Amino acid sequence: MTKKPDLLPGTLDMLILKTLARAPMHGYGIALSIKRSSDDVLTVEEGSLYPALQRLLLQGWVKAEWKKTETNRRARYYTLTPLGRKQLGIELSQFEQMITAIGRVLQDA
Amino acid sequence: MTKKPDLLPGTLDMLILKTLARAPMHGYGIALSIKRSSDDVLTVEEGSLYPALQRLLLQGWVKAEWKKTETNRRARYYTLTPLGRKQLGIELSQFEQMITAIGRVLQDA
DNA sequence: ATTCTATCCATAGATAATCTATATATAGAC
DNA sequence: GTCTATATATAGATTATCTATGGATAGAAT
Repeated sequence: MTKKPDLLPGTLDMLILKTLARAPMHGYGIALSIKRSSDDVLTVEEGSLYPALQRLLLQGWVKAEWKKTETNRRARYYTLTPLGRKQLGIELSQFEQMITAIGRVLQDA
Repeated sequence: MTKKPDLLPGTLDMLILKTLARAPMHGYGIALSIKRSSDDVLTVEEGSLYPALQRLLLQGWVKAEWKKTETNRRARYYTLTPLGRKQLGIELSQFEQMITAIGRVLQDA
């Protein structure tokens, strides 16, 4: 029984960056946003999400600050940096290239 | 410097199965075929290829037999089994679903 | 003859991404 | 006062892929 994957490996950073490109957001919100906008197909597990955010911080692609949510809870808000925006562009174009290439392999007679 | 990946993780089995769905082939031939039909975008390294083929054998998705190539060299030819054909269908539909979902996340205003 | 290139297989070990499981904490609803 | 959803985080396991080897041989080129 091949288990259905939660997401395509290698695409998480891109999805997070893209989500933050729309608006700064806290981790939990990012996960919810991706889940909802993908119609529940993509699920970002906590054990994937937070390490990924640490990676992005380390790379300088996002910055973080603690704030209160609208509902008065403490949360860490992430914002895309200029470098992160650039990186998003790179990842988007690489992804598109990959998908196109895979498409060619799959359709090929 | 983010290194350009050779392929999208999680898609190799699908690519191999699809390649074998067209014709039985030996490992080296599979790698060449994927590389060529993807216009050199996808490269299957030997260290990924042969372990992958072992996995597929173990799952019963392919079977193997030693033969001579047209150029008189010994090679191990892989053939898709009925189970492998079924698996290919599963992976294709999951992949398509994933790509669609990612597309929604990426285009979303 | 011999050296080079392409063909062919395979494994060991490193690296990296993701998942499972767990821990902690609190706001607000019931 | 208990439950649910919100919120962050890490440890450890699992798995996929890559890098780096090692071996073997056919046929072409020198």
